[in-house]
Amino acid sequence: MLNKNDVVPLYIQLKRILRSQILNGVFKEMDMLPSETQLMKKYQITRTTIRKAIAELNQEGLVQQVHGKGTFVRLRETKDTVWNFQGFSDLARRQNQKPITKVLEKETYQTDGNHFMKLVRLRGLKSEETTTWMTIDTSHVPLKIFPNVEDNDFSSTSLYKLMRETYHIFPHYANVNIEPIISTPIIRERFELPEDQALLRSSGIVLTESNIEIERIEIIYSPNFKFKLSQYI
Amino acid sequence: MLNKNDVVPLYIQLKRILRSQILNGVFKEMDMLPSETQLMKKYQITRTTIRKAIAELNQEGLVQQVHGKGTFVRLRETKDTVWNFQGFSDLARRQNQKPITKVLEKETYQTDGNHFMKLVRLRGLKSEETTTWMTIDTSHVPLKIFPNVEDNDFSSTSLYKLMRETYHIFPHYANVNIEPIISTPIIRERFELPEDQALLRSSGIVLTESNIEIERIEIIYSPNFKFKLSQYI
DNA sequence: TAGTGGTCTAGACCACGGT
DNA sequence: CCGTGGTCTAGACCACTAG
Repeated sequence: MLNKNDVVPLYIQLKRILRSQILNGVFKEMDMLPSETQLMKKYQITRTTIRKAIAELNQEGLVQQVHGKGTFVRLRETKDTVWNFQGFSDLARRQNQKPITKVLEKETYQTDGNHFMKLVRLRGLKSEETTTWMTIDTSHVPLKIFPNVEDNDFSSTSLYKLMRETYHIFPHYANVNIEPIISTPIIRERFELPEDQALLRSSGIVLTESNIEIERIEIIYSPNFKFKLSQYI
Repeated sequence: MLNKNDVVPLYIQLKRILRSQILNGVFKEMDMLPSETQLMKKYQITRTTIRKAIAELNQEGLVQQVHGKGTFVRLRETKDTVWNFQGFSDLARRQNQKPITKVLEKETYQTDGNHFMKLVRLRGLKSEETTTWMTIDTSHVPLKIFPNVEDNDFSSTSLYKLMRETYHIFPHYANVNIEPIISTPIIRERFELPEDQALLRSSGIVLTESNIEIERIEIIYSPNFKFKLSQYI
């Protein structure tokens, strides 16, 4: 339910509720969300506020509004529109494939008096008998914000899930640079590439809703990753 | 002024007015737009409608709303956040550099009974004595929608400006795939690259606000291009 | 304190989709 | 026809910024 006295605006509270219901499967792919009228009654707020929440979910690509019909979950659309920092596990689940993670490095270090965990993971999708490697992720997370995070087994635990559920910190926004690179021997070996080829690398930071920096990240994408991008002109 | 009987919603009419005023320099970089209250009086519409227009300009990256201060033009921010289909000339102007275009190919052809113009351009920025090549653009535009477009001299005329001003058709949305490639001898020669290296290539379609396909495009980006991307998680 | 944008209410009328 | 989302009005109160 919503708290009208909370400092968090109602439409953001509602957005979080709906988003988590979608990600947790309360509403599934292609399901219709409750209509705006129904949500008005349920949460006792006006349609304007409802529509603001839904408009942002739409913008984030989680739902699709269709005039005259309703508002529908669309996990499908996002599945190949992936500069995905959505969390790899979420992504995999949407494709009905099992995420698989190999931890290549995990260590803590100190710089300028601040402690960090460095985590390098090889990530892929497993379906039946083939494993497709997709990315090599390198994360740096501040221990000040996530104390003892290094004690987790990241081959079975999602970093973003941990952030949300254990630390109640919500990754919200990513700001990254994109560049093409040519694979190195190490990358070739990890991705099992037959020959050197061009790949994409992104690097940047992940922020919370209040612009707190919670992660520095580098992702190298395998050629198995397909990128789609839509942009307003 | 706005036409309340037009089928085009008021907030879209207003958005177009403000956008063209920004692009045409009526409001310059860092200028403050008229406040929402002033716009209410000027256009005789309610603040909700104003805010919807401005919110979309914000989303498109053209303005920045600052609580307690005002709404400001921010051409600067977008200047390196470029998967820019914004039109190369617009982009160059924002960087206070001169766009320079070399037409490499221009021809019309027919396929499935439809006529198209194919246009290949090498594009760059000229500042003082150096020219920096940025992209190789290949465009396919339907002559059915843009009759006689092939008669233009594209070394001095912007394609998008032509679409807008001569044909009154507004590019609005781009849907593209991104992939890394390794340069070919032809590309190396055109970009004057000392050696083969990884580059980015995007290809896709450009649509109007009513989802009419007006262009198929391929862009190869030189290493001089820097990409920044922001995304909600 | 005055002016700005941010949130929210309580309505209204419309256009679209399916029955 | 009814239910859906799309647009718009006319207010209200709040939080932030700056003089």
